[in-house]
Amino acid sequence: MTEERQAKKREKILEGALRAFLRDGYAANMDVIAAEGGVAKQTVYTYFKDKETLFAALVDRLMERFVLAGMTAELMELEPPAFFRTMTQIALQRMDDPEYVGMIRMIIAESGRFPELADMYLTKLVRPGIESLAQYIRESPSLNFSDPEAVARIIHGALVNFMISQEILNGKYSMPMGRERLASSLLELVLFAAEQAKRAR
Amino acid sequence: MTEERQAKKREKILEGALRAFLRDGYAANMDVIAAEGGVAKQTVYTYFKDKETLFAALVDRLMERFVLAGMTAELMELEPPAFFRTMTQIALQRMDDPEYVGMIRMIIAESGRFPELADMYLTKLVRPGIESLAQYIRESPSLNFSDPEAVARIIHGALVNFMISQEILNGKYSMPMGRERLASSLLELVLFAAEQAKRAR
DNA sequence: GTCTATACATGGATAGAC
DNA sequence: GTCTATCCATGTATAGAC
Repeated sequence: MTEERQAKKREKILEGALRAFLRDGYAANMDVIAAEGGVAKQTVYTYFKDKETLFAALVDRLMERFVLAGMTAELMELEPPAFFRTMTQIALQRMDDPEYVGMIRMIIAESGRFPELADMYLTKLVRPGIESLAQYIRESPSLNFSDPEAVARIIHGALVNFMISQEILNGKYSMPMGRERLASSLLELVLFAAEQAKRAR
Repeated sequence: MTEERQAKKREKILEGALRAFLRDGYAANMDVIAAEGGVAKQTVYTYFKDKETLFAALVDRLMERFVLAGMTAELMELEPPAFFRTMTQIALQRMDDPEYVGMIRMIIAESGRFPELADMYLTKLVRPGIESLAQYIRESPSLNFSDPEAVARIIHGALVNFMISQEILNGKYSMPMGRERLASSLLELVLFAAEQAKRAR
């Protein structure tokens, strides 16, 4: 079997694992995982040592997919109103991706069994995002906050928790709120506060 | 056996279940749960139909414990600076309670298997908190935001996600930040923005 | 009503044929 | 290298003794 073909098989297994783990969490059945991928169970074990390895590999790969999808250079060039509107919109769009939402749920759910995945999530996805945001705030003359990193965490936290409440906990049914409302208020909060911080100097 | 004694037994079982579920999540073993509670496994099944029932009863009881610990009437009487400082401090103190943190983790982790628990969490704990906060904002002449409920969600989300990042995902080791910093910036953000909103009228 | 012992299903992992 | 068939540990739930 060629290496290319091996990679294809590995891919099929991961696709099956993705569906099964997203649906059932780590409790997903290995027979089901193999079936979802259209391969024999033994094939799964040829490519992955055990269930833990497969799960970690899958979540790892999921994270890679979302690493670069964030702050681009051109985004950092925008003026504050456009910057925050765009940044917020990008962050909130992730709510529509069941694989992104499911990944977050699995990382939180299995943070006890797989602390290294929680760590990777923070290190590879959260920290760079917060640091870019903090850097933007720091370098914007009009955003005169005393602690840019703390402000960045507040903004990031508000967005992430909105996703968790609405999508993971099904708040979109029991306590719905349009994204525009959250986005608008976040913008109002940040820009108004910045304006006042400037005056207070 | 008296009813009082029955309640005691039930309590012992729930205490064992609490320790086991907090440590191992829903994957916790029923033998271990019984052992942790110092009772025979059969006794567990005398009081609870099955594992699902026990888990739901436990999380339900955990939620009850935290329902009233929030907005008090006297808190609502405070002026904005003192109000937000106190409210934030109360919210952040929950991070020190492993049972609160573990409850949140379990609710998110099992939101697929137990959607009714996620719903109860939102309905009994989150919504009342957000509504009190929104009401306070709405009724404070100096807090002139265009959408109080959205602002309340932002504040709440920032606080909850700070707990998730620091405690559940172990960010207190990999990307630590003192609570005072988050609290101070949140205060700065809200009060400055409110001041500016007033000017903008 | 509680405990010991056990039944029975599930599911992770592997042996052996091809 | 892949598939079928199977092993065996684990774990939920219960039967039966006291």
